[in-house]
Amino acid sequence: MRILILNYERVVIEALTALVETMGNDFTVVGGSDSGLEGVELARRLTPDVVLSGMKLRELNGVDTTRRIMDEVPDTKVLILASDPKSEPLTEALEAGALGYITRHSEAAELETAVRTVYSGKVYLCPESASVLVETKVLAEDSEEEADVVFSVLTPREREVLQLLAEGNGSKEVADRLNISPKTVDTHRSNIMQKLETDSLADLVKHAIRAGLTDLKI
Amino acid sequence: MRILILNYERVVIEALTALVETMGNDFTVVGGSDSGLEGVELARRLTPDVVLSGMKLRELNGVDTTRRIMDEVPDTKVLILASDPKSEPLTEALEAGALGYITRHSEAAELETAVRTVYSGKVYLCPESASVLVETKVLAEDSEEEADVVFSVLTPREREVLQLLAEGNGSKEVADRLNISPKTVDTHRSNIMQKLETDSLADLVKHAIRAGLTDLKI
DNA sequence: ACCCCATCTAGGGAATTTCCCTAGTCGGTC
DNA sequence: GACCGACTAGGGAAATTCCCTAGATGGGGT
Repeated sequence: MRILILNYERVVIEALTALVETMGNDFTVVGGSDSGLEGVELARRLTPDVVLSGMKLRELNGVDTTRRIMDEVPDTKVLILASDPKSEPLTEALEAGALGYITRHSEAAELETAVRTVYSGKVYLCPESASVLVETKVLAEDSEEEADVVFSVLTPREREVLQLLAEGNGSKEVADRLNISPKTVDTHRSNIMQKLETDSLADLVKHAIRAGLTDLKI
Repeated sequence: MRILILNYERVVIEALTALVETMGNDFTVVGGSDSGLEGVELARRLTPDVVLSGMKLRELNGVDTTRRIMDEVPDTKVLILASDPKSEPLTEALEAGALGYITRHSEAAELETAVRTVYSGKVYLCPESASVLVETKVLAEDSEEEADVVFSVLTPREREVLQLLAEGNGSKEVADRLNISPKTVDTHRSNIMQKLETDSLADLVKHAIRAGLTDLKI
């Protein structure tokens, strides 16, 4: 079973690699990255069986990375390793095509179970996230959840642009990274600002942080 | 005893006003604001006996607001009402001239004690912040605390500019607010970026948030 | 007293970015 | 086929940022 590991923190990538490889010799880690964009690229090149991905990644968040991977390498199974199922967009991850969702607080044994489960094409949710799902979806037909406008009103592409801007890139750099024209990035920025009802980059950064697209590390 | 209340949240201002006025009829709340800059102005105009201020305020943080007030109306006693003494710059507040420091979790009785103590010109620290002070200053001659570069390498003026920028203002708006030229704001921005070793507004916003100059509300 | 240096101030002018408007292409959907 | 949302991008004006220079002020050290 060939595994690709995506995580915001490089140390965690190494830790998970070590952990996965102690789980048995039918497990091989074929690669790792802290960038979502690079993750998509690696998934395409390496065609891993399972992608073990965090929700927060550089350049492209976990949800949209999942969406992209499912788009380009549909046979891949994505298992999300989130830090906090309550605050992070569980539903969006599942809609994007993730098969499993566990939290960082799970034990190694549970990780192995989860990986094997999604490898066989079945859904795996840790107890914690399962109950969150029940609460938000089954029980809450009224409270209507806004789940952060970033994931409801912005398009995937707009989120990519927002994240790259919030990571400190200018229009030109974002354009280079996404292989589009700087003018297009401008248009996206305008549209994002309009949708989020703001007119300052500072507020965009705040939105991005709240949505988990980036964090306070610099 | 005439009291001025400064707090980021308007509701809290009202709550504190009500609370203070139940403490006895020798207490009068003479004003309130959620802005540090306005707070300084009010302190000058109203010359309150005690300023009860939060650490996080709009436009100018609690530490620098205290510094300004001590500068312009030295007889005023400033009592800081912080939310978390561990993460917030207690030492800086005391250096800036605050006489007291208590946390939001204190009881009404303690607030009254604190206000009366600082009114008489004596220092009041709640038990919690006192122990933080001991730990960081008395016991920690080695660990040297970095207390966020924002408070160690930036000048007060630079922090003002940083905060206003992080609140979504452009150079012109910052300049208007501070009554200086937009060009001066530019210079400050450059200097701040150099000191914080960054070249993007996004990173400035993150620094500002970490230092508690602004938060994720928009 | 005197000098030094940090701080705050600000302009000129080039370079870059943002803003506003328009518009083509594509892939679904009704 | 018509329509719409998403993504793309250009032109051109407006605004902002960047780099460099520089004066005023005031505290601190010798």
